[in-house]
Amino acid sequence: MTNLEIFEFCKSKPEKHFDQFYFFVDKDKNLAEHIEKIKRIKEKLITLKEILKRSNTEKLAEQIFEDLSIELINGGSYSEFACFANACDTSINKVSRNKKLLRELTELYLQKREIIEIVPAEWVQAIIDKGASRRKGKSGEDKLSKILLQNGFSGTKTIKDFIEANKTFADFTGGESGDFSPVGVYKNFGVKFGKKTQGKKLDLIIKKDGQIYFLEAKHLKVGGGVQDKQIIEIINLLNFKTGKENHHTVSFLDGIYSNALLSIGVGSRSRKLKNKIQKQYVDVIKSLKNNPGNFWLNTAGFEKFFL
DNA sequence: CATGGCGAGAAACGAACTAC
DNA sequence: GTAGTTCGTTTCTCGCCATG
Repeated sequence: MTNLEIFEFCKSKPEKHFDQFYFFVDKDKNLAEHIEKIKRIKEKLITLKEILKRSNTEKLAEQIFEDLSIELINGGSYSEFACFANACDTSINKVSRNKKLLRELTELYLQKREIIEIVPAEWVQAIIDKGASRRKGKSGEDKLSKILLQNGFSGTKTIKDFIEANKTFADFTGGESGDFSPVGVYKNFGVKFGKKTQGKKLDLIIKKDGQIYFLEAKHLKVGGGVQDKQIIEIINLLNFKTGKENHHTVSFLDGIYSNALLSIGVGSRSRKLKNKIQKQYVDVIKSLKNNPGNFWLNTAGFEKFFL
């Protein structure tokens, strides 16, 4: 199959809306600890509310701010107070280590918000759930690794094993050492990724039938902001010249934004391309035509191509 | 060898902007 | 004025590396 044919195949097999690989539905294991911590934070804030009204309490106040600071530094981000920091154009991380800023934020908080002592577990879990997207960092790579492992690929850690195996894959690693670090990849395969991206590494190196695929996986639900740059990044990967017949790059995109991009289609020739996603689509097609050795895949395409 | 600190990488949402 | 599009931002998690 050519890269354009597999691209067409991907268009016919969109992503499912619910993809279990990106679910985080279990309750937080440390929920009870979070609740205790939030209670302690609230106690401190309530105390401060009282003593700041009085005079000659500066020493005591200072001590309590110190205690509050320590509580906040070690994971106080699920408290209402931390949420309030976001409302004040900052984050609790930036404020918790700075006495002056912490005091300013606290005074504002006491003035603008009420403090109630109860900490319902469901509320804390809700704040955690709201931030579930931040946990998906490695999910994409894990998903593909799992699919490969379940279908006869071995996972290798060293270049020696990688060379000996027929169907295998390895994770890109960071740092300077390691067979699959940026330096190692350059040494072992003669390709240098991340020249224009401050040494950013890819996700997986897959080997099948003597062909080697350098893959970057992205998971997107919506476009905009950073995501647009992510798309640029994986389109650039399609245009990467590996310099060898059997070396390919693969841009993998899943999540429902993948469907949005694939469903654009090439409209009539006269129609002007108005928005970003249409332009992204056209850029992908153009890049595939110019680089027949490189591939764009979604989940179904990945399975079709590698299994 | 174990532990802690630090930087890189990941995605979602809401506000600002633009075009009609 | 409204609908649609683009831009800007936040913080967690993981792995590397230094330190004890």
